[in-house]
Amino acid sequence: MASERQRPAPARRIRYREIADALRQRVSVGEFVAGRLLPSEADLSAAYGVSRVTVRRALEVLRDEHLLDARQGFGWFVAASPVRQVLGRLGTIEEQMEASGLRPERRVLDFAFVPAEGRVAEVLGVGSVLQVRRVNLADGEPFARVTVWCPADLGQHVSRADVERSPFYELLAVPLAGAVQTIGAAAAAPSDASVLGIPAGSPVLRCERVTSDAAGRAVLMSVHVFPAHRTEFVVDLARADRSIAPSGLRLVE
Amino acid sequence: MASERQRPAPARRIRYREIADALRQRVSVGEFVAGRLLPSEADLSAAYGVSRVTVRRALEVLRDEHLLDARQGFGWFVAASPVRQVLGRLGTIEEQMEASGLRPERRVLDFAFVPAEGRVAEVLGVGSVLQVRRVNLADGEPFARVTVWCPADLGQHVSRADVERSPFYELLAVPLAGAVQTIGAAAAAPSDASVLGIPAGSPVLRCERVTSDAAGRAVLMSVHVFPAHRTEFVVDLARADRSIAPSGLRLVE
DNA sequence: GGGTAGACAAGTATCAGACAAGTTGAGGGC
DNA sequence: GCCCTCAACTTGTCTGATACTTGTCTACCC
Repeated sequence: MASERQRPAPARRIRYREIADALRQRVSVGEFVAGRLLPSEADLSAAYGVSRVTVRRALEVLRDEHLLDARQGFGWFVAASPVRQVLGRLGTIEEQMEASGLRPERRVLDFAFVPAEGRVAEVLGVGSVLQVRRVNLADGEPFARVTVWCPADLGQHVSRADVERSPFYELLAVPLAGAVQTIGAAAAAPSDASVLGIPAGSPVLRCERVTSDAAGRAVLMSVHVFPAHRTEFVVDLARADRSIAPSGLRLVE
Repeated sequence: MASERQRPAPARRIRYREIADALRQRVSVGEFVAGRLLPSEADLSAAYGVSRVTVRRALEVLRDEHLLDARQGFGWFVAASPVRQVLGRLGTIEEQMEASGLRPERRVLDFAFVPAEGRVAEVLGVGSVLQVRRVNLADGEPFARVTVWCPADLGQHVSRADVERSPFYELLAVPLAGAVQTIGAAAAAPSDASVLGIPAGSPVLRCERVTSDAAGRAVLMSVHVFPAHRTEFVVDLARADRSIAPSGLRLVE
């Protein structure tokens, strides 16, 4: 083995992406809130020390994410509730898949108004719910089984076709305000196993998410089941800014 | 017929394959993570001391494996596997536990310098490592089995008592710069099962973390195994103040 | 086939401008 | 009060120009 001293060869940085990240964070932290204008492109370009073109590209990235929007002559502003964006970024794998050129597909297995039971009743606090069971596919292969529940009154205007087309949280006529997601492991139930094409009892990742509206009422509950052999969550602690992740990995200077 | 089969021959070093291996490792270690750009072909060829053509062939090998992808004029990047969700940031388990008022305790099962094998060798890139096997307890009950590896030279000044007392990353005399953590599910291996007091084969959460120093060298690798029935990760997307940060491990009754 | 060296095309990231077009608000005239 | 005009903003959309990136060659050596 020679002294193959490997240079760190740092990953390349792209300015407009960095700025998009920075702006995204400022939105998520609440510095920019819905209804108020962001600084003008000129101000931002001065603040970040880049040209207006670059700032503009960063803003357009966020517009594509439906996080920001703009009106000519008026300015840039936060488009929707920021949380919804966080959910979008964190929750819908579909976006990541599309970005990487895979063809995401949702197939609805089951769409029905049913009496709420057990944990669903407990979480949503209602007697009747819309229950949708789905399987998500990537290039035709199933990789997640999803079950979604929402209170029957909120699900009144949601159609089966809607569910097949869009993420569920886009369909509710209620502003969403927050969510708690838990990631756990479990053994595959027979019903999940057959849908996912894995042996019953084999390990699966099980993610439960409870989404609430501004008043704190839980309006959406979902359970995602992923086959363990194909799935993992990746947490990148690479450039943990102390500012927002004080409880993350401790950085020793 | 010149039965020329698989010459054990002095195994001629094929440069582009070596480089492909090296790059593959850097990806698997998490130095290159989905969504970020690799160094340019020019930088890589300089770093490895080969021509651009050779680097390119290495990269193309990895593209054929669907590990990397590239866009003309843009660069090379890690192809986002559809089932690898990239979360935001997540904290360390110990800190989350202490924050929630549980009394953490570490019991060292095994403390030894051993030859690196398999993935550990691949990630840390050394032949000899300090391997520490631990069980973590919360209020006296085992809830995680942890195995930590670090290069032998770095572990020289670490004692068994140190390991029992402190998180490992506090003990290294090297400034740490970041980490990549993956969360997956698996079936409990017999050894893990007996330590955790669960049946072999029952589902467990399996977290692997690779921590790097400022130069990007992997200096710490650890695997945490949690029994699924007691453990889940909680990602709180609750709005406002604390943004993405508050997250962690929760013990379920 | 593996490897080096070089050249060129085509796409991307950035910059510095310029101009069109929409929005706003202040001021003037009624 | 109301209405109109206009200047001062804003975003939207162009131009070039420079530097850098990948994609694809060709020529040559071992």
